[in-house]
Amino acid sequence: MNDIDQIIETLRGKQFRITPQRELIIRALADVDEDDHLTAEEIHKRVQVHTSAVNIATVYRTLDMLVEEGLVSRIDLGGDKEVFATVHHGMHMHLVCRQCGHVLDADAQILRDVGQYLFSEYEFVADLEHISLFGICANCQQ
Amino acid sequence: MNDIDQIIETLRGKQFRITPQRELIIRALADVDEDDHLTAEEIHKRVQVHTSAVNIATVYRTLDMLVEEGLVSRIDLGGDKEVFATVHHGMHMHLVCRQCGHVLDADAQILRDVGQYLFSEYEFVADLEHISLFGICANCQQ
DNA sequence: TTCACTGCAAAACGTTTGCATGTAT
DNA sequence: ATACATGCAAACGTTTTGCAGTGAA
Repeated sequence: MNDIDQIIETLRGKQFRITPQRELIIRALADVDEDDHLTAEEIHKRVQVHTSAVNIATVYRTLDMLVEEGLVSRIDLGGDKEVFATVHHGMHMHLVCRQCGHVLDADAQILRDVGQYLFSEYEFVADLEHISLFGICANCQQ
Repeated sequence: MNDIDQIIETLRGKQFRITPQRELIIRALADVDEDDHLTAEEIHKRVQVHTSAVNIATVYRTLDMLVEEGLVSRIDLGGDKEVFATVHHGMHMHLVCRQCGHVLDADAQILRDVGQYLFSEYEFVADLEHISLFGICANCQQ
């Protein structure tokens, strides 16, 4: 069973209705390349390719629902850039370039220690699945 | 020479005009307690205490200018919360609680290793002066 | 005197909402 | 048949912009 069917199955189990719109939105989210993430606007565009009309409000409402149900992560890339991805995306960091805006995905294993430190020192349970760090990428250093 | 005068001096050197509005905005930013950060709206309110009228547009324009000139940091607290602080604020982490929204400041020394790792592995120069991590604070864990 | 800076009001932006209609169950 | 979900348009809050007027240099 793939990502898409798995999400739909879970939703059915929770008595959510599977509308064509919801299916398209879920498909758009799951059908991206390995470490790609989409904004609400991008999801809207991708869905529009298939049927001419899925309202942007529906995209927002569906995304909110999927996040609420724990099936999709809302990932903050700083400023007002907010992207979405299915939860199957493993733990990783987003290295966001302040200059060119490019987002590079990085291994986040080194953050294990940080997570433990924050818990022992501050009793803070950090969500390290999708963290974003800002800086300057290789290309933009002259 | 204090923080405020230092910033004003730098601006003068770069031929920026020092208006009463700009001085008040800089003062509001520099006059906060050790690890406090202000939103544009908060800065606007603080400035209004002194003179009844500094336009919010001026606050935004001045903040953009100060950030551009490297005198103030624009710090992202996730979602649409964006705060500002003079660059003299030392390196630290913001632990943002997803539940109650409370922001706890934490020592960021452990991130040194992370910074070096990101550079050696990805040639990415991470800005670790003000990073934000999301999670659940001690109070909100039942 | 000059032109960078400000205030104002309007516009833009992404997101959310109320309500009537449509449709998955 | 029954709500749940959708589309539409209007409302929303924050940030940006155009433009005429002001004031720091």
